[in-house]
Amino acid sequence: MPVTSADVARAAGVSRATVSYVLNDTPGSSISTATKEHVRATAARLGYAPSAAARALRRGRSDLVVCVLPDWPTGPVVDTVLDLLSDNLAARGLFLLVHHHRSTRPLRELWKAVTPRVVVGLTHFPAEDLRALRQAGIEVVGAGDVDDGGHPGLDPDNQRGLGALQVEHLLDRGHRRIGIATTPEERLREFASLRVDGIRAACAAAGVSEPPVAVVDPTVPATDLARGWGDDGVDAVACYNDEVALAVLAGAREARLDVPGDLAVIGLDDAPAAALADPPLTSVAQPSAAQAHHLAACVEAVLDGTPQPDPPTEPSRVVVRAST
Amino acid sequence: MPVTSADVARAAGVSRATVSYVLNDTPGSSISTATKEHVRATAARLGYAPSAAARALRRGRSDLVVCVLPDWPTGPVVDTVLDLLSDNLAARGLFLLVHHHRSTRPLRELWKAVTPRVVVGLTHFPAEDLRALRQAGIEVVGAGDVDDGGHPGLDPDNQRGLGALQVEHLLDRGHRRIGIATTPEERLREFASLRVDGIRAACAAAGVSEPPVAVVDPTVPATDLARGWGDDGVDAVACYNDEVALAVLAGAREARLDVPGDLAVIGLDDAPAAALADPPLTSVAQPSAAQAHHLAACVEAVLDGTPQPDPPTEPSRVVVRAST
DNA sequence: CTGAAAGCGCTTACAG
DNA sequence: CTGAAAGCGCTTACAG
Repeated sequence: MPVTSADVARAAGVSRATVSYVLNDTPGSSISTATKEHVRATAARLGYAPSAAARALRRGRSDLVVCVLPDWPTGPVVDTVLDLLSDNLAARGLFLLVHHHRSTRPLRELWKAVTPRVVVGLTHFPAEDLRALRQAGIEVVGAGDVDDGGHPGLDPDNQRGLGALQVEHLLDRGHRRIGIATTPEERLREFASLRVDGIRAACAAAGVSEPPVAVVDPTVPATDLARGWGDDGVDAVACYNDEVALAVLAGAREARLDVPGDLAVIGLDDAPAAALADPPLTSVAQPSAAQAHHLAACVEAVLDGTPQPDPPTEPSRVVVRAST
Repeated sequence: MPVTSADVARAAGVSRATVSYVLNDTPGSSISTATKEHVRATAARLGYAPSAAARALRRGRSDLVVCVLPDWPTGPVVDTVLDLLSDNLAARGLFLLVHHHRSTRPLRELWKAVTPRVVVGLTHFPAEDLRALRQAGIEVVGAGDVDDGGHPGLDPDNQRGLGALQVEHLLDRGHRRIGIATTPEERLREFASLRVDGIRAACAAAGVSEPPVAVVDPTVPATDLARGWGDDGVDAVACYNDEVALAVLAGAREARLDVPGDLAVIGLDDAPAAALADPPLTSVAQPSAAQAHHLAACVEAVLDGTPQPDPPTEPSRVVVRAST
């Protein structure tokens, strides 16, 4: 049976109010040091832990911020965001809890189990859920469309732009026959198809031939594929991300293709492994630090009731290395 | 002002009890379909969201499981564990929330903000905290010493064994002058020093010379270091993890050292990138799937009140590739 | 089939 | 300086 504050009060021979005052260090209440000591000692002896539910109910708000992440595997960018956010919130006495949302269960169920002060969404919420949350007094940050303060990482235009950036660089380098290496990861399909769209559109705009799309397993060298590209005259590959690019690089190596001579390769994410690849991998870097700061600033603004800050304008950029 | 169930009841012209029965689909209560419809519609119209705090307080338990992760960067192993756990819990109507714990704030504060049904710890908790949690009726899994159901990943002997495994393989390959490449990451210091200990002990036991320790920044090629090892006659390097090993590999490449001819390199984690490296990286794989299943089973056992299952016996093993 | 009432554990004005 | 009391929003036995 859990110990309640009433148990502590009884054991210490004081009232529940006193227990509450002491344990919360309520300012303004002048309770003798001896009593404070005694109450604290009693609480510790009984192993008293306050009921978070009762606290939250009584105070009308919780000290929790829940961040909802999508089902798909997240990388270093998201980690950066969470770290920063967590530190910011800690300074205000709030705790960050992360939920990896699987779409099999409606998010609505989650709010029956926890009522956070703010919800940070790194995934789209159904409009109905958004409305219900805000109705319930829970602030939502980053989960809507971009024009509703949504996270730029979710913006379709932004995703397409990433692919376009890859093509732009390859065209600069003189390549005219571009291939696409996408991910087999089902959960990334939406992103993947947006990026592919961006690549195709950029190719069409430049008047180069429609790029063939290949699915690359990022755990094994894409040797056959690399050979195939060589045979088809494809001399440059735009990859969904750096993991896929690494597999293409390994495949080219096994197929004895020269990179970038026979096949240029460009990744996306600028992961640490990109700089260490053989040859070092050209990649597209997103302004993740700026995005992290912006999200943290959005949460701060919501907590303070001040207007939402403008999104960062820093663009994504190509980090040129030896693979192109 | 948040909408309460009383508001819904008033608007729908029924009692709060009826609202509760309808919205929770309480079995056994036979309420007319028309009434049900009406209540649901009213709740939706008002944007009603139940108070998680009140629910939890009244029912005496929450539907939350909190997993506390350490401050240090976690890799694919932990991701696997969380995915599996999340699915298991969802099947029981529970939600998994993850907290990346920064040691700057005592964990005790967290339990004031949320009272989960079970706490899963992937980091050590102070004994006092453990006691308080259990006292408060919160089950704790995996956060204690190994003999108290702690996670094997935290076991010092296990960590030392990982280093020993690396040495064993390098000795097998005929190397007698072994170097150590460790991580600069401050938060991994505890693990790093355990693994270094394991490597040293194994070298001493085999009668080979004490291995020199170098700190390797995993974001840039460790070129100078690779040259230095060559000069010192070190012909094999045991690395803290695959990230570090990739930097060593890149350094050897820049220094024009042949791997494994001039320098053999062994990593740890068997990350996807290991198989794609040039040359493919020999690494140590931990039985992460087995560990994930075990942790999930421990949580299940706690929820069911059945005895804790035996830990998996599957050992870590060396995955041999071309770098050694 | 529906309503009035108790009570979960806490905090906090208020009276002493 | 301390205690009695109200009330946060919900669920659930119980009476009608």
